[in-house]
Amino acid sequence: QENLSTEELEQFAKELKHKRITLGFTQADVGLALGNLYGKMFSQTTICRFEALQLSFKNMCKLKPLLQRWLNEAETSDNPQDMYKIERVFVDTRKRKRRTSLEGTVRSALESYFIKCPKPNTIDITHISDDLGLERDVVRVWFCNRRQKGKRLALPLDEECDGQYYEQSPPPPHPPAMGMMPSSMPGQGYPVHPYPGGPPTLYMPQLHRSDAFKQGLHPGLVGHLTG
Amino acid sequence: QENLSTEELEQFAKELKHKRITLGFTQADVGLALGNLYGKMFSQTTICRFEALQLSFKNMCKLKPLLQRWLNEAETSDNPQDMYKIERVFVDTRKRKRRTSLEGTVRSALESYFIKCPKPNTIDITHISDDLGLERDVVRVWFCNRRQKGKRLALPLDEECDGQYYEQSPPPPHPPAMGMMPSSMPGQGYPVHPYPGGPPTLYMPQLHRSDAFKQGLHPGLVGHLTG
DNA sequence: CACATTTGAAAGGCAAATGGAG
DNA sequence: CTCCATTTGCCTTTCAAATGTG
Repeated sequence: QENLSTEELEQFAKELKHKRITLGFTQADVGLALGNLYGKMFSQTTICRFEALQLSFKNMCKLKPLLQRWLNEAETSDNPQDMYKIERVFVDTRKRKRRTSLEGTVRSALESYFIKCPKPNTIDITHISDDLGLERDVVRVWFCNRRQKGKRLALPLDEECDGQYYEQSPPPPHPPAMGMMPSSMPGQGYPVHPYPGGPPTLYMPQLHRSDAFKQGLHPGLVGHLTG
Repeated sequence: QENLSTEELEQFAKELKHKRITLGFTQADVGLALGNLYGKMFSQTTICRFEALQLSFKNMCKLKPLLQRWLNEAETSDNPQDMYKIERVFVDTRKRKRRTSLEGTVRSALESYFIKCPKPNTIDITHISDDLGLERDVVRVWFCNRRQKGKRLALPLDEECDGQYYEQSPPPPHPPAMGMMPSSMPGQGYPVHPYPGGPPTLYMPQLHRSDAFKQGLHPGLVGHLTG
């Protein structure tokens, strides 16, 4: 959306967290408020990630303006309590479908269908969804995701180097598969400016290095700030 | 509150989870609904624990009636969506104080005060709370909890046997310090009826045995059902 | 559809709040 | 108020559901 630097993001994330806490809001409150105010709701998880710089750079940039707006509003409001009693507007401001949670039993059922046929056609899917009492689309997507997962599990055939060999240096093996940096950077995935003064004191969670790409995915912003 | 058996609780927890999911509610929804309907709100976490039988027996019994009521209501409601748009009634139905979250900086400040004086008197507390911009009571309670924590850490002076020695059998050392069973039971903390038919199939999360009492506390219901 | 990415429900860690006894 | 046991929730993390792109 905008053109932000890593520092700006860090800075803002910190500010957001500080003011949020000072004003007495929880991450969940904020996520909800975004929905009530601007029609795009977020879960507490997402707010948490934003504050911890665990989103992709692009994603961070996208969310910042919204949060900025909320922050302004919250700060200037005479009576911050106002923002509490906002009601949940599920009506139609909800854009994203609510994440459906599948029960264990249903999940196993799907799994066994998958074993028999990992790539069911339209008819099959209809059949399955009827059988399990799920929406057709949920089933379709489940199979897509399931196949994706299958691939992910297929690759890591080398399960040895567990904190023994190399700790940090990301060597060529396993091209980290991240392609999200706005400007093309060689080693890392962010517009990394050389830090103008030692490692930023940025509070960083216990980040378990050495198992960087669990799912072969985004390590988030912090991962790149270890120096 | 009532007189329930472990089986009944297991049974109900399972039913609750199943129906909740079928009706399309999240744990958070339920917790919120309890607040809206009966004035006592709960967090997603608590509902989660209930479903997973991770609360103390007494606690489970206390919550069951409420959840039962919610379930009935939710089931019979023609349009379950109704329960979505319930607004957050923070007004005054809120009984429990919102948990305040302390920032890292504030936390360290408190910590250093604690080192200097673990047991500040009324005056001291007022002073500290003014200094940090916190409610007096928050500070008071913090010190109470901090002292409690100190004690907990003081005892475990034997930090060796880590999955090497004995795995299961809870031997006399470290009397588990749980005193919450309604009827006095010898070894365990629940009204354990001999199971009328093999180990109950009860789905159980990956329960990391062998580190039973992290904080020296309630292992929850499931812990007692391993046979 | 495949593949990359965003996003959230549920579960886990730690500790804030509460309640009873002294 | 304190101590201590207990209840309960904020924040975090995991796994995967949903979305976006080609």
